[in-house]
Amino acid sequence: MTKILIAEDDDHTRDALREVLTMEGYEVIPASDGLQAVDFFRAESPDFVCLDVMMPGLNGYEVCKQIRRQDEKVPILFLTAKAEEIDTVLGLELGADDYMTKPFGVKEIIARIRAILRRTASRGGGRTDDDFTMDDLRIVPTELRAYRDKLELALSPRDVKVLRLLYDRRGKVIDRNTLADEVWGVDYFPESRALDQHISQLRKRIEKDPAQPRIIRTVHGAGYRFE
Amino acid sequence: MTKILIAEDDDHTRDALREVLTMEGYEVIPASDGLQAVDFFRAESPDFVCLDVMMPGLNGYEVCKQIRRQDEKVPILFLTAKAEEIDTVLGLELGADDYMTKPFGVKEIIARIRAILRRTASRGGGRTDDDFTMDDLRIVPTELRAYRDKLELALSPRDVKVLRLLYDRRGKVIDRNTLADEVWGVDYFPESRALDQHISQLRKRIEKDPAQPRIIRTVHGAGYRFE
DNA sequence: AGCAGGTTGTAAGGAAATTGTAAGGCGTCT
DNA sequence: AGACGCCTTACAATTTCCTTACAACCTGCT
Repeated sequence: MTKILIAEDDDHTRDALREVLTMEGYEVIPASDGLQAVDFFRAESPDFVCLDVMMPGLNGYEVCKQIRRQDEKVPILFLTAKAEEIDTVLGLELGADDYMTKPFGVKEIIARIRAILRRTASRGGGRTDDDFTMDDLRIVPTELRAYRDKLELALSPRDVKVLRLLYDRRGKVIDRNTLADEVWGVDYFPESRALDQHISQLRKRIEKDPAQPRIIRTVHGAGYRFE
Repeated sequence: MTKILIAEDDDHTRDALREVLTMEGYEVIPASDGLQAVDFFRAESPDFVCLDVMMPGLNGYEVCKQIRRQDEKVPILFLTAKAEEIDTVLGLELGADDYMTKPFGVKEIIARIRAILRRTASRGGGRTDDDFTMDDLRIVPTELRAYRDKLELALSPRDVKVLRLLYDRRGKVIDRNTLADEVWGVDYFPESRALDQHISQLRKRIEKDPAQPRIIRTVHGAGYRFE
């Protein structure tokens, strides 16, 4: 579930936001001042942050800087009571993704949060979309395809994730837990054989001889490796 | 130095843009209404224009027409609060080079301005209105029509946007989020099926065999693609 | 070498998710 | 009112993915 950190000192606004966003299916972490916000950010690693500019102690700008020191990607939405404050947000190049001026409507803030999450979600998902080569196979993530000579192979997003991971740590063994975590996420059951199944199917498509794999090699008792 | 004319009635947005773009090394000419924008354009001959759609007096569309009467080449970037307004931008044959839906991030607008300037510097024309061909279909955005042999097909502004996006990134997979963001804008709710419905209807009209689409192909689990 | 126990490969069928599309409703424009 | 475009809904078609079951394999031990 998507976690949203809300830093807002006004109790009423904060509670209203919490309620609305919870109804929308987000997990809300409320913070009532800047220090708490920074603490909660570290502890919870939220996927999205709403920051009020005016807060006791650390103000929104400071909180934003602290957060950016840890994470330059997490989307940040500023909430401001005064329109002038936006100048500062923009001028300081804090890396804010959006801002809203109070008062704002419920639908408006939900639409913006969704839009930002959509936008940032489709941007690579953390790592780059650059092409890379494994053995004699050229993988082109943005096309969800791989090429061998003139041959063109379709890949699923999951295929690309697996290959990318192996490529990024080529020479090292990727154990099953890591693979499962990175590709399937937290809700992977270790006793499931989905991972083996996927590797098997993938090999059938990308390996010249799936029985003697050159791209995805098995390291018995440990995991998989490329090179 | 590259001169950028900014026509935007909201003081804070305008000032913020001015500050940011000045920091980036552009010379900024701010105008707070449509008439001023036209005057300043005549007086200063800027290299680039950012136009808010909603302005008192002359609105963005009118300003654009006036500017185009003098200069058919200068790149124009529309700023709109609502994604729907883009339909009008496209439909009116205004010759816009790009558009952005508010709210937008600082980095985003800088990136677009750079991209457009690069494009128009190297080639020599705007992109949004140019005709293009997909498979055996010739799409003419300014007429909101497509042609196959003698056959003439009507297209909605939204159809054109979808096709343009697929054409601009042909070979690449356009995921649903990107499509939703670029075509529907901030108000698109992910659980809506409007996008599928639209693709289905569009295929019925433009594909010879909608069951075996050659223009808009489905990449299951990922998005759509044209090549 | 042969065996036991654990690990991995993979075919098959069914579950689950994704996409296609017909039908109906709502609002707008004429 | 009627036509039109666009959206939601509901269900069908499609595709992918996972579970299961068993075969094959590796490793360490006797």
